[in-house]
Amino acid sequence: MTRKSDEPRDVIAKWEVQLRKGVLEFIILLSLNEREQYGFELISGIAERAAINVSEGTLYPLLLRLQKEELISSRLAEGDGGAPRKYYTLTPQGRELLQAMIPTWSKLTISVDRLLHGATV
Amino acid sequence: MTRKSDEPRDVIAKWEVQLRKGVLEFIILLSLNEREQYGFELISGIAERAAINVSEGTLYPLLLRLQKEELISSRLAEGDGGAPRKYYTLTPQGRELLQAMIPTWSKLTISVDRLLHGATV
DNA sequence: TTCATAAACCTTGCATGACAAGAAAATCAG
DNA sequence: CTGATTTTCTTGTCATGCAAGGTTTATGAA
Repeated sequence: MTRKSDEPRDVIAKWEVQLRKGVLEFIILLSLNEREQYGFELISGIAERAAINVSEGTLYPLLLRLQKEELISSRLAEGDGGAPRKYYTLTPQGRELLQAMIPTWSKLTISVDRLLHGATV
Repeated sequence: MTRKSDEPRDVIAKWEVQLRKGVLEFIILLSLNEREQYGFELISGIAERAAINVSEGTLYPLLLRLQKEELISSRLAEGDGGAPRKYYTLTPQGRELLQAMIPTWSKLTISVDRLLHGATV
């Protein structure tokens, strides 16, 4: 009853979820562009290098979708005392899409940063 | 039958729609932080200054939502030979949220740009 | 063998926001 | 009254992130 559902923390958290839409796909393609990687490796690598936490419930459906769209492909390999790993790489089409995404991303961030000037931190 | 639904243009366009989620809310708050504005004014201002096209079907539901969350408030004024205008301003809570959004946005773009280094254009 | 643990991957269902398409309200000119 | 212009609003569809829970494989202990 006295529960407020709109505390600032929640509002920002919800917004962050929305912000990540689309961005995560870009991040995965960028990561795979560097080298072949398997799921868990992607998660930990991105957490370390970009300080972005991607949950498994987000990553695996995303990887399946990208594979269905033939932007990435996979091969199986042994795991380290566990289930087998699925290594993913970019396909030529994936590489092509990534190259098209980069200017789109740049334009968007440049535009926002233009509006951002003047809004004091 | 011979129709390909996955031409690169469509793929990028779909991705762009996803990318805008959350970003548009940020952009609107940034714009209203500068000065009071009405809907059409926001659309044309953002198109001019940020080269981002916000459609009416996107803007008005967004404004209504922000008002319901008490992040912005509105007042009616006469239109220029047309329907009355609804001028929006940030509430104190809106200002507060915006200040919290700025570092979140910066961290995200910095992270992505870190991954972006090495991916040739 | 059975159990526990760890590594790795997958599935379901919900919440949410962007947007196309179209409608509606208000004003003015003819 | 009709049509044009300005401005706002509504409905329905689609795609994505993610919490929560489940499955598979291997290994080592009891």
